[in-house]
Amino acid sequence: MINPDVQRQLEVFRKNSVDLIEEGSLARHIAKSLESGKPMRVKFGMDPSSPDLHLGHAIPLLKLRSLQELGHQIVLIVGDATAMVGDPSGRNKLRPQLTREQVEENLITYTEQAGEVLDLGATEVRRNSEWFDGMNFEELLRLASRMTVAQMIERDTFQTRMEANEPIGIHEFLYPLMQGWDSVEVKADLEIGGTDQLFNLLVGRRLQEQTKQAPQTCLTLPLINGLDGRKMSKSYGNSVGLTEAPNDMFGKVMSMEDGVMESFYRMLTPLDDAEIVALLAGHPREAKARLAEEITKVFHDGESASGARDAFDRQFREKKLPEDIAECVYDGDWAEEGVPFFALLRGVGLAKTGSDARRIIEQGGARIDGEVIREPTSLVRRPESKLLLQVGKRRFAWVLPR
RNA sequence: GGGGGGAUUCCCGAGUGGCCAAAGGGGUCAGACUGUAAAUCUGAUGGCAACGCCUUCACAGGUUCGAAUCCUGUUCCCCCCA
Repeated sequence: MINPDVQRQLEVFRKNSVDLIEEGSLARHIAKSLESGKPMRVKFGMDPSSPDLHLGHAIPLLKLRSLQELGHQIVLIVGDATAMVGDPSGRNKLRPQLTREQVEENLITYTEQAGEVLDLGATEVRRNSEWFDGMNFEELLRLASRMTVAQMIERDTFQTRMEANEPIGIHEFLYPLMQGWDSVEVKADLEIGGTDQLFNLLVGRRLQEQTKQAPQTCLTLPLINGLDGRKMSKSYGNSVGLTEAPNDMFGKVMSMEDGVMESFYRMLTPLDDAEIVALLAGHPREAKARLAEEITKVFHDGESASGARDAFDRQFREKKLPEDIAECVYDGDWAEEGVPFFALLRGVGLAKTGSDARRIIEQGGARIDGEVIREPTSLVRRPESKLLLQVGKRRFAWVLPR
């Protein structure tokens, strides 16, 4: 007969999970933890290889938060040593190796961003350089001998790359071993990761067994797709950053493809199944606006979420001016007869280059005080008080005379 | 150690002496449309006070009236054999 408290916790662990290896041992872990009052040690590794976290990263973080709320001990591993190797998971290319300095920079912003979701005060944050920096060559060899090449190249990412004649660095074989070794060092009871992490998580299990520890439970969570339905990645430009301002977060969610909504609803909002189904059955625009609001609420608060919604409606449905238009000055000289429009656009940063400015203007994308101007070289005189420049639908600037 | 293939613009990838600022796709930007920063469609996408000029096809030289393309050297990568 299973203890109802265990059952209840198990539900929290299981929600949205893809792989759970394996459930029986997890139940025993939970029961033991409840009995002894000792929290489980839940490990999650972050690889500070890029400085920004996005909504995809938020999924495991939200899971960690709910486990934290159950009283378990979150052990956040900052992979400052592993980052210098580069995780081959889900990659068909050699990752660039980072330097210490780059890693150090990323690390700070990283933990800050994780703190948006997790209670860092109750979290054990460890860097894995703590144990890897002190490892000598003999120990490294011993670690490397814990797996075979056959086991390693079994991985689909390595297979794919070999077939595509893409390079694989020897050091990349070390990555799973290092991540696994982290589990040994922190005596993890459970490790969480995206589905692309399953291999690495299982290596941790293997290493723990080899070193006579109880093997960790491995829990994987779905990788969320980006706004366009492809894998979410900053380099695809389809991600939403965790720390983006409410208006941007709302707007970006509004720009997602309809088909992606459901997974976002399930992974990132607290709404229950019935409610999600009902919303998705309704008007798609309404469903998306609600989703955008819910997500903004999770990472900011209710007030800024509804504020973002109002601002969005005002700007894009009613086509009114947004409330917070940046003010700027033209840093060149206002000649007596005025400056060419394209030079002004570039000067205030609404276009990257003069050519860019000309293109925008020629295509009818630029307005002065609401009026489309199509001639790049038409002269604009220094304004008396201020001038409203607009590029496209959502870039505005007030130009002050200085 | 030997043999073969490769490096092109933000990314992927065509281009093997002039028709090349360089096909196509992705991304991005703009326009039309509306349910919206969606989808779809259209256009643009090296720089420059601009019907012209300047810079770019790994790097450095060379051949040629003319080089992304040919030659020499250098760096990096992939494959096969040992």
